[in-house]
Amino acid sequence: MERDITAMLRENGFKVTPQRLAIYSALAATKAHPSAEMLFNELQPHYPTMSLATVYKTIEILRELNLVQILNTGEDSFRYDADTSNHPHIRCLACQRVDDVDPVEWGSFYQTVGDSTGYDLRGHQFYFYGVCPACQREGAKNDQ
Amino acid sequence: MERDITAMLRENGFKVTPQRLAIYSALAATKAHPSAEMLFNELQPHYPTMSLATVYKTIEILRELNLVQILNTGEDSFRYDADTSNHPHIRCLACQRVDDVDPVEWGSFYQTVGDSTGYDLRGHQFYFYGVCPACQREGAKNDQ
DNA sequence: ATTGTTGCAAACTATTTGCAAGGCG
DNA sequence: CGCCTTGCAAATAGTTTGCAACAAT
Repeated sequence: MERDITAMLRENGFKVTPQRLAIYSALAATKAHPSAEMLFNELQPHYPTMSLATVYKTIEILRELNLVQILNTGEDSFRYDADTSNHPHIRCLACQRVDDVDPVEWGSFYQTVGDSTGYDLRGHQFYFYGVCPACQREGAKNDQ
Repeated sequence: MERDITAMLRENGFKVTPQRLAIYSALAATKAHPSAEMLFNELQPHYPTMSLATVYKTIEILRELNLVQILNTGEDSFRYDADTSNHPHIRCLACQRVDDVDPVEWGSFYQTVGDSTGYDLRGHQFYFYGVCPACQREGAKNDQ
């Protein structure tokens, strides 16, 4: 699933920097859907000069190149996903982890939404909310 | 669909104030899914002392009483909806309006999501993105 | 009279931006 | 070497909070 980001950057007139490679690699290597701060904290030890501003600037470029999608699960910060396919996500209301949900078979449903609203559809996001298996085990209360 | 908010507030130990009635009435009377600022601007003429802080505080109470749901369509502010049913929403990428989508028939799909993730499901949000009929007519460019 | 509420202003936080120093090509 | 990028710090914007005056019960 990981793309050749070096070529992608060059072809689009962006310079290849260690920070950009590190941020994309971190995103492509995880299914945790990290926030900007989570990425920053993970990369900080190996890239001591890494700044949060660079994380945000890089993510914006990656989004332009369609190498990353931005998730909005209803928290106070965004999550980022190097899997740009249109799959649903689910967030645990107790520990806030964000997981993937297997892609849904749309069939004629998508068509129906376009017809009933008159919109020219360009995309969608599906979010589920619940309590993850681990939090169920420790009888977590349903926060948030 | 509008509930007896006066009784709801009293029964839950909240006082009934003109501001609270006005905010809920405004939400119950529209399908525009207003943001806090939109509500504030609409109510300001009739309630000159209305403050944004009161809008936020009131919405939090209404959410606790399940009289309002909070939408996160990916803009930089939240939208609010007095229709607390679990129906999908769609936002125009050109003019940012947010519309309802007819509720979807889930059938066994919801069950499938619970089974495949192991989550104890509590809710979901579906967001669609596209260009609304009005913006299509004026050949709007697809912003955002 | 008591207790909760309002509304101003200040605080907070995620994100964005300006700009001088530094790195890529 | 020229231009883009970095990273610090400051700015921004939505939302939250502290608190004294005020209103609901």
